[in-house]
Amino acid sequence: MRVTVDIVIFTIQSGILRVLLVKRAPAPFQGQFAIPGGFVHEDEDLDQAALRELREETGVAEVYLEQLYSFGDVGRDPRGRVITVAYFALISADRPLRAGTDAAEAEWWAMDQLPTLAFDHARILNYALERLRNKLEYTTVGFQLLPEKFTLTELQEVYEAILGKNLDKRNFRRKLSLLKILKPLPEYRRGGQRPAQLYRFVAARFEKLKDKGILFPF
Amino acid sequence: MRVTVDIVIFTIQSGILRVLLVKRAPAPFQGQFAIPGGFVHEDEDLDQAALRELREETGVAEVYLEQLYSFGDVGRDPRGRVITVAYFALISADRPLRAGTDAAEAEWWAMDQLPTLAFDHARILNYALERLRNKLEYTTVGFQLLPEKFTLTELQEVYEAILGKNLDKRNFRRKLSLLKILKPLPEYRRGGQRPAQLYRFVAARFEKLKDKGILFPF
DNA sequence: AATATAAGTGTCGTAGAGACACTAATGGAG
DNA sequence: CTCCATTAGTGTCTCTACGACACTTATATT
Repeated sequence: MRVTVDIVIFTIQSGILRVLLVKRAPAPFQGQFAIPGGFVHEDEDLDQAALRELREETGVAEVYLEQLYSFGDVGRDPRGRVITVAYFALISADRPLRAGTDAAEAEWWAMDQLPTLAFDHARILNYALERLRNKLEYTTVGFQLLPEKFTLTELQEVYEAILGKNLDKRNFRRKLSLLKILKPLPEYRRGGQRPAQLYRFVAARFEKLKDKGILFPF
Repeated sequence: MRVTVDIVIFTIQSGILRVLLVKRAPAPFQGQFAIPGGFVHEDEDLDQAALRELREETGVAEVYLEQLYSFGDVGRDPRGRVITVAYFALISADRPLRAGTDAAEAEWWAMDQLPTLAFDHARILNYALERLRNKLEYTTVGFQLLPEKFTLTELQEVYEAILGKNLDKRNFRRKLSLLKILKPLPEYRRGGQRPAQLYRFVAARFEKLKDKGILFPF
């Protein structure tokens, strides 16, 4: 019985939620697109395997990575019995991918324009999106998709892209200011029209709120 | 690489949250207590394997069963590389266990008086409890721990046992009556002091609430 | 200088949540 | 039969959080 890790890697580019897919060279499902992944080695933990695959595919470490669910139906891999432990990862848009060994054919796909996927990967992807949407509402994973410094509008766009709906600007900002988890920086993003203040996420403040049972926005 | 399923089976007896543990006959961890589980067969899905183990240990089918998390650290089983897909199950107190093949040594343990556990099972159990507490707040899993007909006080005791804190009777009942997911029956539980009205959970009504984004209590 | 664009800000009405105390129905003891 | 102990059952007030909603401000462009 073999075990793989598959990783759903999300990012947001131009306000659109995207996922990294690789084109399969080997059979089965040759030429089709799949979530990046690979077999777990004998001498590595599951999380280590997921991190390794992530590095191999994107050249990026230090990203948000979380185990999603294990899929092990008998017929899910035509080569034989393969159980996969699925992970999902979030990468901020400012980190360019370094082309890795396997990454030659890796591409970002908009979540609403996906190709046909190999194996049961469509199911895994749906599950990952559902989880991401839920997590957005009671955790701060949203910040993982942004660079360290960001504007409030950029943050709102992240939420809108993932939840698939528009949010009210004033209500969004009120909630954030109530939570007091953002530190305003003495810097502004220029280049558009009116300059926008930059903020930084202060994780320590969020931990305190969690202990009190206070939930995150939206 | 071998794969097992381990199942954290919860129940509530006399207002106390309990978990089913088995005494290990074989090495390793001989004589210690463990969560029931076993190897996944080549020809069965993960969920099927969990159901089978559940039946073997308790003689009970048709219970709430949900995949929890996969644990696969390199050193977690001294016999070699074993990855386990953990599940958690909820059994209502009125279902007596049928002694199964492996169940000779199976016993219920109060969550706050656990013995030392084999493998990484303490970690799995902690994780299961955390999940159960969270699920209680936005789903109706609580009803899975009660017989079909129950009183409001019994329901409240389930919540209190799992959350580990007391709840206000009037607030508890107000919320339930607002949700309209309970059907009062023309029957009363006698034997204590004042007879208590019996209720039945109507799952169909809850589904409608979910679609509207209305969350469950407490 | 005029205009277009994105940033930034406050109020009101409503709904849900927590805190809180007494009455009602029964069983058991004397 | 009466009294008492025990558990079931019920309503109000206050406060906080949320959704709906429109105008002013700062800059870049022409």
